[in-house]
Amino acid sequence: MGLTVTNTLTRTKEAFVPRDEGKVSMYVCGPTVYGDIHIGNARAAIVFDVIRRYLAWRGFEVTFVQNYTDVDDKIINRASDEGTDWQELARHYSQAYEQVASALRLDPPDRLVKATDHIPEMIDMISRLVEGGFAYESAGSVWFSVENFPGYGKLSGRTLDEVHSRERVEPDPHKRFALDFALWKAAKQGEPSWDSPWGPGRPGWHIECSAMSAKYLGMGFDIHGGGSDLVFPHHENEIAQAEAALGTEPFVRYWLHNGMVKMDAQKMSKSIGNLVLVKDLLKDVRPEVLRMMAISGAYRSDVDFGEASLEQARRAVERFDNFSRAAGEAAAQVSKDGRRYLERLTAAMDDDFNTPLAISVMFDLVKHGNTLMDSDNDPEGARNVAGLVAAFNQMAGVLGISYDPAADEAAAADNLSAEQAELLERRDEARKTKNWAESDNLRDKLADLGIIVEDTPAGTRWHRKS
RNA sequence: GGCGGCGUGGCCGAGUGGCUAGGCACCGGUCUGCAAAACCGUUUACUCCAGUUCAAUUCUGGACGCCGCCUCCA
Repeated sequence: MGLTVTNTLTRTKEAFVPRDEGKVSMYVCGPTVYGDIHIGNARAAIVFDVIRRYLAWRGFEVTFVQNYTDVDDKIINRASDEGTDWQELARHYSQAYEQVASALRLDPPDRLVKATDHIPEMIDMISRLVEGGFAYESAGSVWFSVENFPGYGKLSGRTLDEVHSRERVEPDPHKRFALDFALWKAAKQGEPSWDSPWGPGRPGWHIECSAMSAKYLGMGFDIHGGGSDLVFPHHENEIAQAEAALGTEPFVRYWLHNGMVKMDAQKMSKSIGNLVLVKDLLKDVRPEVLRMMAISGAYRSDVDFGEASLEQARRAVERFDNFSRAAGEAAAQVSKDGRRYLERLTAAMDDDFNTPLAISVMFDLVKHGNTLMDSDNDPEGARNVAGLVAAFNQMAGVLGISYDPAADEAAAADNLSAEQAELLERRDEARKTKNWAESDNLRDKLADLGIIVEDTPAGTRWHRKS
């Protein structure tokens, strides 16, 4: 047994053997900070957050690096359109991203690196490429020559001939070959630029990931993640740059790619105009629900995002919440039964991070725990449940879909309005005097205000609607 | 045109050459003042056509359909 992962490079599921025993180095392409992130971006971030958490939980020492692309055509164009400073714009959306990341409970990367802080490293890598005959200068720009790198196409399964048939872009006159891509772009009037051996300019998009990941993780690091839409050309180009510049391979041991988020069976993308921004969605959807949606299918599959799937994720999270609420405190130690569920979760996640199966294990645990709680004539019951809760909390922590009682209470203290509190009190009164009509009426009113009340033998409880 | 992925019960979604996925919804029951939550029970499957096999949803070939990449994109 052991961990297996689907490697895009080989298109097969392989045994995962890290470069350094017991350690995992991973790099995930972060956002270009020119706008608010949408739930497609969020899904990728969540998927790799879960993978990283699982690896750490499983005992690996994980080093996780993520980048910001903070200089880029899109940033410059947008800043120019809005008449703002491009650095100001990048800073603004970097902060916006961090807020969303925190709201989504993404564990912060060990290193969050910015392209603009690594211009010298990029220039160095480009120089090596020029010296090695893998790149050429033309009118102040530098291009990577894909024909001179024999391994080009190994990730995406393309060959150089294929491209000739179907050009979709006007070829740049400075390029020698259609697939050649920019490593360094000559400065244009009014645009940001840095000095270089080829004159003032700025780096191309692909070079930053090669330069920064190689710097912080070294060649042959373990996992490079990103969306499936980055396989070509971005990741293909990263491989070409790094392996050509440093003369060794592999650049990356395992390439992992997540599936797309779709809206009405179409990819969510800016051009189609069907974007849902995370910051908007979080106004009325809890972060756990979004995380649940992101991992309720296998990470490599596309997920369709819509009202129906949102509702299902909401219900699933509620079921976990209900269990957590009812089961109470975890035992200090995972019980024997609890360990069985942890083993099943491990087996599921070891199989290429099979999160849907892992979630089903959690549901099985919940059913088990609920059954124990229902059969209250069992004196061992409470202790057994606590031992299960200990296991449940670990699983929920790995997937990041845990119910957080502290957050719930904090929300309660902060947000329970005077009106809501009063209604709750009046309902208690009504129930004491068996005034059921009044009590039910108040329950409806509270529900309208987002407060769900439940009457239990131990008294009335309430919680917020998810 | 090239490369890649997918088609599972009302919906979402795992998985396997023969042995219950799981969730949501529905129905019946227990509990409850009524609900809610919870528990028990129950129904509905593997796009189509060939082939391999004692046995295929699972392997092979084909058909049809859907999706992604080939331009910035998670």
